[in-house]
Amino acid sequence: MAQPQIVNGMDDSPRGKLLSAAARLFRARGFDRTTVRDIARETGIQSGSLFHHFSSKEDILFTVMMEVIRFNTARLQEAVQGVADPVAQLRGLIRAELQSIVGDTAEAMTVLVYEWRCLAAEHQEQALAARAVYERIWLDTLHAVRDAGGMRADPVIVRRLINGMTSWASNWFDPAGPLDIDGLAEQILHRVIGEPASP
Amino acid sequence: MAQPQIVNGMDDSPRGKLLSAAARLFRARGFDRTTVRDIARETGIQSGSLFHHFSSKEDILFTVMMEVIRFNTARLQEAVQGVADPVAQLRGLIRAELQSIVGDTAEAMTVLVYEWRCLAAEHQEQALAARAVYERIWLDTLHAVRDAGGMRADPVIVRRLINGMTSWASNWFDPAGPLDIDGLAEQILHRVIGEPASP
DNA sequence: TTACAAACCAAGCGCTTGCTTGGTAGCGTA
DNA sequence: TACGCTACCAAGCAAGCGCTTGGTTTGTAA
Repeated sequence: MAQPQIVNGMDDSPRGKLLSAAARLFRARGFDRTTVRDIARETGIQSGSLFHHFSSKEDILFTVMMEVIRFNTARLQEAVQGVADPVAQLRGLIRAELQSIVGDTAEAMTVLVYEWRCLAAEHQEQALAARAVYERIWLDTLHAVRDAGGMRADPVIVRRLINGMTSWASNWFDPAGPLDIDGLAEQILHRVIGEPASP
Repeated sequence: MAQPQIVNGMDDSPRGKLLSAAARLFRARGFDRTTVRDIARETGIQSGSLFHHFSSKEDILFTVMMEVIRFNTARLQEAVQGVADPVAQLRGLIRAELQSIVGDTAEAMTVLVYEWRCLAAEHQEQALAARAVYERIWLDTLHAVRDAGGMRADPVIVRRLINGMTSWASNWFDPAGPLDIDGLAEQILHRVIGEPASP
């Protein structure tokens, strides 16, 4: 009954399958409503065997979050590398973040956003530090866009507004719908640099 | 130890105090991590006494959510009533929604956004129906803005993007910071109708 | 003063939870 | 063959959970 698809940037080791199943369940039911017995059943092992791989249920959550942060930070970096035009950089960042949130790492990313407070305090600190690297990339590009005259608003505020638009997409965006990820990215880009002149 | 401030549009009856305390706890710890004993302690009663007022813990959550939806739908309606200019209407809506999310009903609104899946299926339906009335107001105004030439994008998409920007504000906006609610509202408005010409 | 309902208390039941424990199967190496 | 390591199972414990129960206090009105 359990056919654990491997996604979210995890490998196909027992540990990786376990993380992938956990991410899916955490997203669908939430961390607290997912039991270790659920995760075990989905992975095809006994619940006690989980603790051979992880020290606690919370440790599983923490690992899922750290993996997805690192994976998507790398993706963000790739999106700006070698791109000179600030606006093109920004378009790349928006696409990359949307890909994270509604694309291939959707499960783990949603967990990252919604189950934050289920992390132990010390783990929150570690995740926050990893998150800071991610945000640095965004702010550098947004400053470049403003310096080039592409927008006039405060980059910090704009980043927060973009973050809201992309995160919220997990609640409504349908990849099978009429609007694809690039189309949505363009819509969000227009909220930042304005709409192009009429056709 | 327990001094239950009354907020979120609840009255000061035992029932209202209970709802207000529950909203605060649900926001701070999440629904699943809040025990009926926590709510009882905060309200100043025994945990069993909760069930004199509500049939279940989930019933408390549902009541909190329905109250805040109705309260803020009324606020939204007031914001557009008697206002002719579509852009002025839109500004009023953005301000009203921000007031809901980071202002006086912040606790209950955050719960509405983040604890949705903790509702029983039948209660989700009811809340969804109430939510539809709320969204109707937004879409009417956004269509008016577009018809008046204030923007060119699809009102449905724009509403979703605005919803993301306002909801996400609960994660970072500080009322004591340099930016006040009206200032943030103006920033969001500019994401929709563009920035005004340079000074 | 009596009557009655709403509001509450004290105790605890039954169940689920995360996690532990002691033991075993399979496999590569010497 | 013997060793040792990783991965796993079967069973169950202690704690915490939502909720129930039977009885008591409190406020209000005739």
